[in-house]
Amino acid sequence: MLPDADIYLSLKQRLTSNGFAHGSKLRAEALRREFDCSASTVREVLFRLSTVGLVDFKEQRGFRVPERSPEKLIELTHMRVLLEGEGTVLSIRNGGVAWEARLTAAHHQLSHIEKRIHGTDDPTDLVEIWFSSEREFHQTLISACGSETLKQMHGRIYAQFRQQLMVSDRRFNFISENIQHHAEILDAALSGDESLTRKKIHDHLARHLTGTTLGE
Amino acid sequence: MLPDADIYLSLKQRLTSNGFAHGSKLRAEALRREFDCSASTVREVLFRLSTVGLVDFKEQRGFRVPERSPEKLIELTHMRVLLEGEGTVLSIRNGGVAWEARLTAAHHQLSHIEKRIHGTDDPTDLVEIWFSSEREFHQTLISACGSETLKQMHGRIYAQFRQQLMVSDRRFNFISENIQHHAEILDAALSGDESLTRKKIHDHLARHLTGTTLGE
DNA sequence: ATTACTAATAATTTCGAGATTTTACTATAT
DNA sequence: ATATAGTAAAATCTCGAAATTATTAGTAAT
Repeated sequence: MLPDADIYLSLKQRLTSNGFAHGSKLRAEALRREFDCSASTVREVLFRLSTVGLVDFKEQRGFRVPERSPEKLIELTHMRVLLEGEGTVLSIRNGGVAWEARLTAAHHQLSHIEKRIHGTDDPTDLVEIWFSSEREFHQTLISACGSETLKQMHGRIYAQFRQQLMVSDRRFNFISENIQHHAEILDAALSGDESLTRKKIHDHLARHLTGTTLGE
Repeated sequence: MLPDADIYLSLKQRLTSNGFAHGSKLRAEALRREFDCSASTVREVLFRLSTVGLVDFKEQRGFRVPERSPEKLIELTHMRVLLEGEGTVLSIRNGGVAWEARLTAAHHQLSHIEKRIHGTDDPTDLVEIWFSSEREFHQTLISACGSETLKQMHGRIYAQFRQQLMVSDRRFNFISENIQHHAEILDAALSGDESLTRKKIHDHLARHLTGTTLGE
């Protein structure tokens, strides 16, 4: 039988990267079998995931994967702009050279993946590694902000944001813009220009603020 | 036996208004007796409270009330300034007259309580009603922001903020300033001046950004 | 007196079954 | 054909006990 924490992480992973269909039911019995544990353990984990917004819970009606919703994506994007903007500005002030080095490294990694994706017809195999590189870059942006609270909140918003986009954009038509965006964010952050950095982060996410990225 | 939701709300209430000492252990057996339910039910509720930050959980070590920490209070205050500022500005733009009316009403109520506290020697009996009036006012500020996500995040931050201050400031030495602050926030919001409103919200909370309100 | 080890105690975590509620299905009536 | 009511199936929720793990108390050795 798997430890509690592993079940949590395993489910979180699937909930944020195409492991379940939006709106699908999470039957405790099926998961119990899969993880070889009791129903209560599964229930406990699902409860925890519901509190971070990755699972919907309704009394007496069980657990479901949240539906896709343009409004929800807009709200989450708005929060990302706010939290990443603030966190990055604080990192600029407090991070020092060590942070700049980490950010440069994270961007180098991400940039490498994105160029490979840009040059291929079938990026399927690169999806997972792109997910983790992109997350790493954005987490590094705020990593020196000095506030565990801010980082934790951002982590939850980011996970829900990814969940909304699980089945969209798998063809990476946006990748060319993205390469440019990430480079501009890096440059702005290294230059120390706080309002420019905020603007570049906003512009990078702006396409999700129109309500069209999920198709309407 | 009590419904799940009632146990949750009852515990949340106590965790944010002096019902438990900071750092004290939350023994499942004792709570099970008090609420007349099973250990699993208590455990479930405590897990949920831990995900919103009102309870600390350590594997194999159970649940505890978070300790007081000047750093944590500063982080929470910073988040309040950010979220309430943003939410209030959005409410100014989207709320219309209905929101202005609700905000005026909430302020009237709060102002009434604060003046009573200002005029008494022993405000003990007014503490609880002040808590709820103050919460109502600050929630109303952001109530027309249009983002359920923002309101939910703010609700969690606010609860943790209150938990940090549970046993501080019971003599309300700050109440005179507070009356002024709340009036200035109301005026700024009704005037539609966004940056002034942000500033007034910041100034109102500024005394918690110094690391001294918990005593150092 | 301090440390290390062991035994006893207490707390946490997991489990599977029973009770309750929802959902799915069928039959009947309009 | 649609709607309603009743029944069967499946799922959720609660429970108390068993299994695991931590904590405390006690004992012996340095």
